Amino acid sequence: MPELPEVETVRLGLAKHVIGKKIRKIQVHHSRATAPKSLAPLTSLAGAKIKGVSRRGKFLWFDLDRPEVLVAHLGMSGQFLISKASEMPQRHMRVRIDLGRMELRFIDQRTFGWLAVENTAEGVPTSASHIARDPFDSEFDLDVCVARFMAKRTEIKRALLDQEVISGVGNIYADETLWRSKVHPETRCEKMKPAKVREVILNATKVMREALAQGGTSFDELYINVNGESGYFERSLAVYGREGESCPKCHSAIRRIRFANRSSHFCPKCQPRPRA
DNA sequence: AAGGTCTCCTGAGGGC
DNA sequence: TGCCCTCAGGAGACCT
Repeated sequence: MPELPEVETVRLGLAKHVIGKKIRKIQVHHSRATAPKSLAPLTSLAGAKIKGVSRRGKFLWFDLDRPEVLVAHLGMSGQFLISKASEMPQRHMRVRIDLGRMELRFIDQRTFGWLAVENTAEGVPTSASHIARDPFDSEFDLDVCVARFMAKRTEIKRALLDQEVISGVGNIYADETLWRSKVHPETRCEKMKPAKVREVILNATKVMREALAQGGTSFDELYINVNGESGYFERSLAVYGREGESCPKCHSAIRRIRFANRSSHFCPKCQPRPRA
């Protein structure tokens, strides 16, 4: 499940391979691979030169030698692979972008990912313009972010996943962040102290930085194992996906609850439920 | 208006 | 073995 560290790992890998390359041709193999909001068919980008690869939160985009950008969101299972043109098409290959000596392929099993041609405003594509800056952004403002959390009339876990409050955090890092912060996922934002909210944001930043550092080392030909089978990253998780296993801090059994239409993993002792 | 829920999708895994 | 059910979740549409 690509969250900020995984998307940043992909961005770094893409930047290494595709900057300066000219898009010769684009083939689209699945209708859902092009977002409905795309201004034009992806094939219209033939002839464009890739000038850079940018990111905000989980949104990724290719800057081109024209005003439009090619935006990508990996969704649940999207991957970019650098392949030789002669290489057999991968299962679930949705788009192939001919870059001359190499090919950039978009592979996506669950088809929640998409590509789109979009305009930008202040350098940010339309689809990402409403989301908050992520904590890796040089202009990320911690105080502003704390204020956005405090203004939310909802639980901290929901706010962490709200890309308009803080971007880049997904279910895995949200759970890890709350465990590190010793905060129960259902704690109401408005009942938290600003200093605690600040701590949560800093822990989110920290856990994602640590994951990025590990993601960088396991990066192999732009391949990110979305099923977590490579293990390097999974090993450092304290609570996510560890229901029934012991908390690394206190050895209590990790619990899982259904919440906000997804799973939340937490330690019942380190992260006690707040009083009603 | 803002918060909460539903929906899109595929494959894995469990139960019987 | 095969069939049906549940689960995984990012983000936007939709409802209240």
